[in-house]
Amino acid sequence: MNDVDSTSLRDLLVARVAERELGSRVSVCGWVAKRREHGEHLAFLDLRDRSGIVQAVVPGSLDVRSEYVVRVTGTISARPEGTVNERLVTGRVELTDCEVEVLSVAEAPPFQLDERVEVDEAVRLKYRYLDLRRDSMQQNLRLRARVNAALRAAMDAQDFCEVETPLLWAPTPEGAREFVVPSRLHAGEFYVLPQSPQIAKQLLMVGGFDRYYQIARCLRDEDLRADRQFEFTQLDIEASFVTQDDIMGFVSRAVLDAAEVATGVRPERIDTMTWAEALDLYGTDKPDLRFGMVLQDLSAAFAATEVKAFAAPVVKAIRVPEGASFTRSRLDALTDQAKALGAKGLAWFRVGEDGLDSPLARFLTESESAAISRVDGAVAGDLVLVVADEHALACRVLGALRLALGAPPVSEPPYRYLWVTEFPMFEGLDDDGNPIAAHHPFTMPHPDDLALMESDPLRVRSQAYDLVLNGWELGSGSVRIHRADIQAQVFRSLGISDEEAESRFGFLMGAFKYGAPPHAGFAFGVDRLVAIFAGAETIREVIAFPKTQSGADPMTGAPKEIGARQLRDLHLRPAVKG
RNA sequence: GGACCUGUGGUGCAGCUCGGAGUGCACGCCGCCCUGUCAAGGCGGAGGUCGCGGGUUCAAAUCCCGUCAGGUCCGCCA
Repeated sequence: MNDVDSTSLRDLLVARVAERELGSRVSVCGWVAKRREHGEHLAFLDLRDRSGIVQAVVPGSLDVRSEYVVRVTGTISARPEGTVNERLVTGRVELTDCEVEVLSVAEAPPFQLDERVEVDEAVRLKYRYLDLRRDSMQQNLRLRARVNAALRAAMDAQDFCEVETPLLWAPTPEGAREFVVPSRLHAGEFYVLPQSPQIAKQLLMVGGFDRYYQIARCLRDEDLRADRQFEFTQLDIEASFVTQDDIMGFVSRAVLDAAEVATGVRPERIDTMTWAEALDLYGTDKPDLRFGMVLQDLSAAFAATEVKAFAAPVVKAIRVPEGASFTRSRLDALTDQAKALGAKGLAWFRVGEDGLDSPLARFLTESESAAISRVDGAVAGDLVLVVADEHALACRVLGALRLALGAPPVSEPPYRYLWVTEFPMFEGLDDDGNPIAAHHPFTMPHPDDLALMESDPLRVRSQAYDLVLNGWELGSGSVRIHRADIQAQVFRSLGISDEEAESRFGFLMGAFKYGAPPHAGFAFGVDRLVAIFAGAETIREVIAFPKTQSGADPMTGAPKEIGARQLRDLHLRPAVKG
């Protein structure tokens, strides 16, 4: 017995029973998946462990119920002629002359564990420990473990050093809302849980760890979504004496290795696109490249239009294949959706054999009509949707409609990886007229655009880059500012005073005075990557104990009130619920 | 903060438009029968505040209002 899974109680996992010599007497342990009794002389017991199911034959009645924990000792035997079950890995054999030892009795579970029917997620989460016994959760969490191992191996192979950074950190009021931890020893003062190890890893660069990584838990007190939980896991990396291309190379290696481990196929490439191209062609900074419906620019054709609805800086369109059959109410719903996204309206054109069908069709000139009919190679039976507005708005609205009308489920192959580069440094102006940082304020501007920092900040590109998979943002990174003069210039652009910068980031700026190497980094979400590999539509399917959308845990009841004693220790007074 | 969807024995559904007795289906559960089943089979049985509260009505699972829970999305996530 040299099976790695053998223990004092069991010899092997059930899935390996078929690999052993017939006639061997072995013990296996697990849960009763099913009992089938045939009178007082014969009963079958399907025994489940994490590897699968094996059938045990008992020559008599059997006093066990579903989910009892048992140890079965039996003889590995070939199944009789005609009783082979090809649907089981172990279906050619069975355990005979079994002794069944009950290790633990069990009540009937609140839902069936055989996955023949979908079970409401709230019920699954309340009894997550039972849900975890189900095959899909076993597969998902084991897939996740393999991905983690592949990521570690890839970073180790690239000579990165894993360093753990603190969970109790100082408040840095910027970006995502932080989870706050009251201090017992310092009345009225607080730690926060890190939204990411961002500052810590930059300090590690100053500290001479020129290649750092960590599979790091990050916490953000923001509303939850299918792809967002309060706490999530990132592969966090940072390196010194590197460029953007170096970092993209390190990350690509890790992601491709993980993809190969998870799917069995190494992706051929990761495409690259600038942020401006992404917005222009897909109306988003995280394009889903698995399908077409690319945004077309009709501005030139409508430059001199008489139609008021199209008198705008930009006219853009998408083609919806076979969309001409959409009902009027569906088109109205699309228009409402466009308006909800900020558009003044949505123009639709059914493409027919004899021209366009639309309330607006009769107002168009022949050349305008022709331009719409040609969008994206439109043919009769298609629908063309047109938005005329400011460039960014027109792009974003059509990008959202494109996804709503064409996007497959995120985990549906193929897997299309994409680097998006040259993000803008700033996104719009705040109420005081100061530019708003698109990333954190330590992001290095594009060297070609440094001169624009004062004169035209909104045109400044940054050295920031995102990794996208099937329309989900996997992660982002940037080259960091390591020079005090550039950092001061960025803070000035953002309207952050010297005093403010000192109080928020003083320890980082202080560290940079003592010799900061040029450095850059990246972080990407392991939950999202594994969810896509697992074929799941939400990251909850690859997290052992996730929260609901309202941030609650139906199993533990968290969040909960705490006792008067604990409150006193923490110098807190409970809020009155209202 | 907002929009939309869902809530019916333990589980998954149907019933809701168009109000008329908790009606139905599948799985599970309990009991009995069954010596080759594996989505076992046969017979019998238990199990419900139709999420909760209010309103309309002679009458509400069904219509209306509110509320709670779950989900998807917008805002938010530097």
